[in-house]
Amino acid sequence: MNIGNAAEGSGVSAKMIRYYEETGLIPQSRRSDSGYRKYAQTDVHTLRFIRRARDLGFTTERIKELLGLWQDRTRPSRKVKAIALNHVAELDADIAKLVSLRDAVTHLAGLCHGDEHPDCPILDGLSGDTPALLSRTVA
Amino acid sequence: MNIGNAAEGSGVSAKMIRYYEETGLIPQSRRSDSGYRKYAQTDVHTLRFIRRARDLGFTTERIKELLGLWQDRTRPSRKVKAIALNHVAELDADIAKLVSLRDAVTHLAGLCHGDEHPDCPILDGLSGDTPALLSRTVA
DNA sequence: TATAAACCTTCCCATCATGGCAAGGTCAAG
DNA sequence: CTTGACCTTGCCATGATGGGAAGGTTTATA
Repeated sequence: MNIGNAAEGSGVSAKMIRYYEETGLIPQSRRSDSGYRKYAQTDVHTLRFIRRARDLGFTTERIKELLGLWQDRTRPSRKVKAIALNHVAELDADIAKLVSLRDAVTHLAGLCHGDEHPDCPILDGLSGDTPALLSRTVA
Repeated sequence: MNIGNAAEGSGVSAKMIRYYEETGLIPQSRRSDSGYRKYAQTDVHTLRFIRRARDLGFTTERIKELLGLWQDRTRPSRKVKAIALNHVAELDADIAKLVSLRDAVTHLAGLCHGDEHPDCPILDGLSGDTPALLSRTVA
């Protein structure tokens, strides 16, 4: 099948399929006489795997590892689990950072009357006249 | 003062100061006879404001609004608070998405023995043989 | 004063994953 | 044989940031 069908069947755009090929995430595909990329059902399967992993927020680098492990039928599941747990740790770190930001902004917003008067602790906090406002809440 | 001192005093790199100028977040600075950008203390103040807002995760677009409100001494604090709360809502949405991803990956990892055997529900989940594994957990 | 160090300028490139567009070749159906 | 759908490569753009090069300026020092 051509790239369009592979894209449709996998949920990965044709553009991204070419990109994955270019960057080595997937091997170069066979070509027809006229130069069209040709895909088999297993390729679509692989692409779907990649898309799912991306949907779960795995980085390209990690997906490369996962693909290798997926295709190695003898690897210990321990290795796969390690990558997954590592990913969880990264997500947790990202979450913690966002939570800290949200709390800081929420804190500032809570100090602001939000009425018709111009006085605003939010802007004061940002402008640095009261630096403690931020340093306490944001790492 | 030159751009280097403004950078040091504000915590914004010289590179980014030029970028902010180029993209209109800050006005074009005055120049010395030889073409060097010249900054006053108020400019450093503004840059610090920008850096703090960025540290809190505000987008450039929002920072532009906040700067405008900061410089308008008569604006109602209501407007500033609205932007801040909007930002909080966006952060909450981002957090929710990451949490959902983390939970999905955690769920998959929990199904995997993580031992020396090759069987691995994580890879099975990604490969799509058991699509329900993901569709349930990830929006 | 001459020279070197430190600083400034603009411009280009790279990131990461993705989309868009354009010019041109190919294929299948009418 | 024409038309339309599809494919190819290649370039540009995103957003915020850093790196580096080539070349001009300022300052400090020998």
